[in-house]
Amino acid sequence: MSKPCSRHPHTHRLIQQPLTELTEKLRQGSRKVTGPRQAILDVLRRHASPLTNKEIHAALGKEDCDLATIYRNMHTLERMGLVRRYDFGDGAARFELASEEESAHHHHLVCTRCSMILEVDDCFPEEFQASVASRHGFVGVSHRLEFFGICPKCQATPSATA
Amino acid sequence: MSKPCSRHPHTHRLIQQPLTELTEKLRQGSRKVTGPRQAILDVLRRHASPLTNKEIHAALGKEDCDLATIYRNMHTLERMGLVRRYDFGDGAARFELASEEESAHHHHLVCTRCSMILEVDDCFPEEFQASVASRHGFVGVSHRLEFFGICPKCQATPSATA
DNA sequence: CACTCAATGCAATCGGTTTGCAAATGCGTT
DNA sequence: AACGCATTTGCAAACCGATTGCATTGAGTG
Repeated sequence: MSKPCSRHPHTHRLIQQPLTELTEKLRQGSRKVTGPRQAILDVLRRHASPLTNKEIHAALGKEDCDLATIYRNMHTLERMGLVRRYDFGDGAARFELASEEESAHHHHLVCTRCSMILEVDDCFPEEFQASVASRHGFVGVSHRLEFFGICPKCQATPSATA
Repeated sequence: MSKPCSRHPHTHRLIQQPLTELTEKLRQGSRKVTGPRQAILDVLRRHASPLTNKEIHAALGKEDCDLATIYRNMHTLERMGLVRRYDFGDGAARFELASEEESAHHHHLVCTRCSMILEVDDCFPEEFQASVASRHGFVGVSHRLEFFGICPKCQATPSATA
């Protein structure tokens, strides 16, 4: 399917991937490899779309780990570059695994009816950002870009009046 | 239609710009032209950068109007197209006046240190959005795009650097 | 001038997120 | 294999932006 990963040529899907990288990264930051952390990363690993803290919590089985622990860990994991945070403007942060393969940040296309989320692989013109930055003398400029619309399925659905 | 307004008897202060357009629009929506609404629009009219509900409330003088009223009115005004809502990911919505003069929606460049906000007048390539939409079969697609970086002033400032 | 419904003030509430603190646990050290 | 200490966790309470129910006020209209 996807191009073989040079580092782990034998693994297609990530689910079976060992925690070694994660463990390493955690250890490097003098962080502990705890149950909740492994569980969180594991949940993210088997989900395509970004998940909210609450969704992660639910996927874990509410008894496996406190919601506050998830919030705390998402910060930690984000700081360490293991996960990426997204904001679709609905008031809840969402997280994706930031594995090296699909490393670069990307954008999403969110259905405003069913909340389905697609990754947008098209690359955003970086020159645009560069010109914006230089024109105003800003440095270290990043951007946040998300798309919203109505997905094919919801278009077919009679649903709302309008 | 911008003629020096016939000042209303008991409008608070300032207001030199006519409320006529606003008034008209409000009336058209069977909305009332109330003190708080005039005051809110007036505050926005005097500010270049988008303001949060709380900032508007503060600018009004906390006694002039309840915060809940501001929240309610921002929704109303947004729905009527008098203001535009922006989200810079810091958990607080921000609003700008949406007068016809200052064009359609635009983007911002936010300093992550001092929170200064600049308008980015460059126009975002619409073909990009169009291609994203059509490729995935979405309709009614819009986007949200904001830039973040460090402004010239803050670059000069020593501050804590890693 | 009276009437009616929109709008406001106030307080309670809500959902997401953060935090204080004591108990539990990872993990390098002994 | 046990120890010791810093990191983590669970729990509860606090926070914060935002929303809402309700009684009252007030704008616009006949």
